[in-house]
Amino acid sequence: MKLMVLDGHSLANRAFYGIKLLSTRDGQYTNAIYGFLTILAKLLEDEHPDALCVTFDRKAPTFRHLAFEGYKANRQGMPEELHQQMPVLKEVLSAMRVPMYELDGWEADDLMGTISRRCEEQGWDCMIVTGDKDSLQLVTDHTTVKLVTTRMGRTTTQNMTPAAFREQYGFEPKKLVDLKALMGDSSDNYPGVKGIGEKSAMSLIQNYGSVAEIYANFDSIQLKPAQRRRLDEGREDAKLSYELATIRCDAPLDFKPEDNLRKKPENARLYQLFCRLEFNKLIDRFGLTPEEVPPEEDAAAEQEMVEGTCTIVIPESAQELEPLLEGWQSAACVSVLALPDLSVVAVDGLEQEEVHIGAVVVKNRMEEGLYRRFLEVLFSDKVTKATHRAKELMNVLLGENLSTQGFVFDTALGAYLLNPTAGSYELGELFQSYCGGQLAAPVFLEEHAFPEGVEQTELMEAAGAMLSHAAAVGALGEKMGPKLEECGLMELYNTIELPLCPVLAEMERAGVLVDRRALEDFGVMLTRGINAAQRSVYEQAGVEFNINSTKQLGEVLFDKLQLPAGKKTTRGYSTSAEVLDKLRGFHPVVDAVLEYRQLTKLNSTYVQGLTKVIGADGRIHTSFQNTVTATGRLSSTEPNLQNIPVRTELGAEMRKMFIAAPGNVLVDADYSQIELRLLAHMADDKNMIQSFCSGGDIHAATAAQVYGVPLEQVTKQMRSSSKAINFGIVYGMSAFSLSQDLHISVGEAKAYMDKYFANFSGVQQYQKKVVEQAKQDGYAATLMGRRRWLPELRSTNFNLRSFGQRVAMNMPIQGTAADIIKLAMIRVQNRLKAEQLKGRLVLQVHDELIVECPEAEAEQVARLVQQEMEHVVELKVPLVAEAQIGHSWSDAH
DNA sequence: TGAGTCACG
DNA sequence: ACGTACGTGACTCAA
Repeated sequence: MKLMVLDGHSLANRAFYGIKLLSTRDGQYTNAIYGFLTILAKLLEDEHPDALCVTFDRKAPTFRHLAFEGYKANRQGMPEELHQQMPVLKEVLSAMRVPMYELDGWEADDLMGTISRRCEEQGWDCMIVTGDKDSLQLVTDHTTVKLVTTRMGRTTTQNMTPAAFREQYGFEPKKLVDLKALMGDSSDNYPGVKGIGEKSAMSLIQNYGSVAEIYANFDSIQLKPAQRRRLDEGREDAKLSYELATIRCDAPLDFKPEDNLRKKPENARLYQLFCRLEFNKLIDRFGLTPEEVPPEEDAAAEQEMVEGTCTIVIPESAQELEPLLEGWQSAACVSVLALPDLSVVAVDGLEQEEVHIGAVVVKNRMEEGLYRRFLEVLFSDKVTKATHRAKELMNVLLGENLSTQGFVFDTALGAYLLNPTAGSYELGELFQSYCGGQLAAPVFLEEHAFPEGVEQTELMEAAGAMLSHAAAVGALGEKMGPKLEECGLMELYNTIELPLCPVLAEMERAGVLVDRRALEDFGVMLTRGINAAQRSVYEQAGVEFNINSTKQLGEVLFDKLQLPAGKKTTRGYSTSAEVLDKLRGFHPVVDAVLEYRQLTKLNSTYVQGLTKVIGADGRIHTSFQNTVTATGRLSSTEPNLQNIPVRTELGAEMRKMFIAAPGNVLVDADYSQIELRLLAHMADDKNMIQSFCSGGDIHAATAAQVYGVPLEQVTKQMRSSSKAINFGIVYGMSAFSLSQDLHISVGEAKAYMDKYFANFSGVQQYQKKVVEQAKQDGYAATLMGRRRWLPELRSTNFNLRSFGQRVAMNMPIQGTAADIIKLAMIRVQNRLKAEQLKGRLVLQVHDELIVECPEAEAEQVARLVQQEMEHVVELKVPLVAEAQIGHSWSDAH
C-alpha cells in the first residue's frame, strides 16, 4: 500500500510564485489554490496512491524556533495574497475529503517525517511531496520524496529514492542533516558554520561522513588551516544547526495510514467551491457535474420563470405569432438568442397579465412568409433587444438582409468591459459568476436542433433549455448594468463598443478581395526558394535534418558545428533570428537557415494559410474579435489580417495580393504616431506637446532636445536612438531593454534615458503618477474610462509587480488609441452611408483603416476618412492621419 | 498542449 | 539582487 503526503505550505508557495496572480471578480486570489490542485491532479494521475493526506505548519513558536534569534524571520511574513488563500485551500481539500494534519508548534516537515515512519512501521510505502529539499533526509527504501520545482511557470517533479540521492549528493540521505549543519540554511535562518558554504560542506561530508565524525577525529583529519579554524570556532553553531536541520519523526500525532485511504469527494460542495473560484477548467478535470448542486436563488427564479409562472410558446400560426410581435415591440427589452442558421430563435422577456411568456420560434414549424415576417419585425429597430455576442448574430442577420438595429445590450461585451482579462465569456460561465446559478446544457435533437416530427416533450425540453439561456441574458443584463454604471463604463459601452458591433459585422461580411493567381505564383516562387535554401542548409551542414525542428537545428548548429551558443531556452539552445543573426559571420549555414526560415514562414503562414480561407466570392473574411485583448484593441483571427508582412521587401510583396474589386480602389488611412501623441497629451508634457504642435519629424525633434543641438545637426544615429527611446517609453521600458535594443551598454542606455527624462519631465511624472494611481485604484484606465484590473501591482513577487507597473504605463496609451480608432470606425462607416457612398470599411490594423470604394469616390472617401480619424477627439496635440489610394494594399500604403 | 518562433501595430 | 518592453495569432515540433 502506498500513502502520499503533501507539504501543504510548500506546495501552495510553489504554486503562488510559479503562477501569475489570479483573482476572481470579487477579489479572492486563487493562483495558489489553482496551482496546488493542478499539481494534485497530476500526482493522482501519475502515482495512483492508495491513501492521501496533507500537512500544514502551525506557526506557534517553540523552543526550536527560539534557538537563534530571528529564526524563521524570513518565512514569518507570508504575503497577504497567499495568506488569504490558505483557508480556502483547506476548504477545498475538506470537500475532497483529503485528511489534513497540523499540530501546534510543529512544522509540516516534522509531521511528514512522523507520518512516513508510522507508514513504514505498518509496512506501507510513503511518498512525500514537497518543494523543500530538507525533506530529502527522510528518504529510505520505503519512503521516497517527490521534489516539486517550478521554473518559468512549469512544474516539474523529481523522484528521490536512496539511489537517486546517493548519485546526486554522494552520501546517504540521512547525512543531509550533517550537510545542512555545516552550510546552514538562509531560508530557515540557521547559520551553520561560519565560512563553510555548500561546496566545502559537500566535500567534508563526502570525505568524513558526518559532523560527529569530523569532530571526533578532528585532530587526525587533514584540513586546510583556515577551514580547520572555522570548523573549530563553529562547533556550537554546528551542534545547534544540526538540531534545527533534523526533521523530527516523533510528533504526537493521531495517525493511522488506513485512515487516509482515498474517499469519494463531496461532489456538490466541491462543485460549488470551484464555481465560486471560477475554476471552470478544473470542474471538467475533476469530472464534477452540476446536477448535484441545489440551484441557488437566482437560478431557481430562472427555473421558475421557465417552468412555473412562465409559459413557453412555440408559435406556428399567424394567430399565435402576431400578439407576440406586438408584445415585443412594446417591451422595454427582450432577450434574443439564435442558432447560427436562424433556424431557431428564442425570445424572452415578455410579461402579459403577470405571466411571463417566452417564445421559441422554429423555422420549419412555420410557413415561410410568416417566418420571414417574424424575423423582420424582431430584427428591426422597433424591438429593443439584448443578446450574447451581438456581433456574431448581426453577421448572420446581414446575410439574411435583416437590420442590425435595436440591440441595446451584449452580455459578452459587458463582461469584457468589466474585466477584459477574464479570458472567457461563455454565457454559462457568466451566469455562474454573476448570478450564481447553473445553466442547463443546451439540448440538441439529432443533427438538427429542432427537426420535424420530434416528440412534443422532447421539443419542449430543447426549447426550454434554449429559452433558459435567453433568460440568462436578461438576468445578466440586470446584474451588469449597475456594475457598468458604477465603473463609469456605460458611455464607452453605449457610444463605442455596442455601435461598433454592426460595423465589425459588416466588415467581416464584406471581406477583402485577394488576387488568387498572384498568390499562387508567389507560392511557386517561394517553394523554389525553399528547396534551394534547404539544399544549401543540408550541404553546408553536412547532414539532412528537419530545419523546422528547433531541437534538431540546435543540435546541428551548436553540437555538430560547434557554433557559440547564445541564449538558452527551457530545454536546449535558442535558435531565434536574434541569436542566428549574431552567428552570421561564423558559418555559411546560418544565412541559409535564416533564408529558409523567412521563406517557409511566408509560404506556410501567408500563402498556404490565406489560400485556405479564400471564400467562394474570392474574398477573405476575417473575424474581428472584440472581447479578447487586455487593452481594448481588436484582434483578427481565421485568418489574422493584422499581421500581414510589410517590414521586409519580400514580405511586403504579400500586400500586393490584397486588392480592390474591378472598378474600385482601396483607401488606406493611418494615424501618424498616435501613441506618442497620446503620451504627450496625457502626460501634459510641454516639450513634447510643443514638438508635435510644430509638426515635422518627432524622433528628430526628440533627438534635438535630448542632445541639446539644433534640429539641423541631428545625425541619423541620434535620431535612431531617440526613436528607440520614444518607442520604449510607451512600453514602460527599462535601461536594460534599451541597451539590448540599441546594442549599447546599460550605463550608456541609462544616460540616454536620464537625458530624455530631463527634457521630458512631464513624461516621467506621468509614469510615476499613473502607476501610483493604478495601485491605489486597482486598475489602469484609458481617457474614455476603459479599465484593466491590475492585481499584479500589489504582488510581492518582483517580476509580477514590475510587469504590473509596465502595463499600468502602457495600457492607458495603447487602450486610448484603441478607443479612438474604434470611434473613428463607427463615424467613418456612418458617414459613408449618410453620404450615400458605396465605399465600406474592410480592414482595421490598430492604427490603420482600409476602405474599399468605387474609383470615382476615392478622393471624397479619402478626405472623409482622414477627417473623421483626425477629429475623433480634441487633444493638446493634433491627431494626424494620412490617406492614400491604390489598387492594392501595397499601392495604398 | 505547450514551447518556440515570427509576422504585425 | 531580482530579469527585463506593450499588445496580438498562426504554424510547427515534440511530448
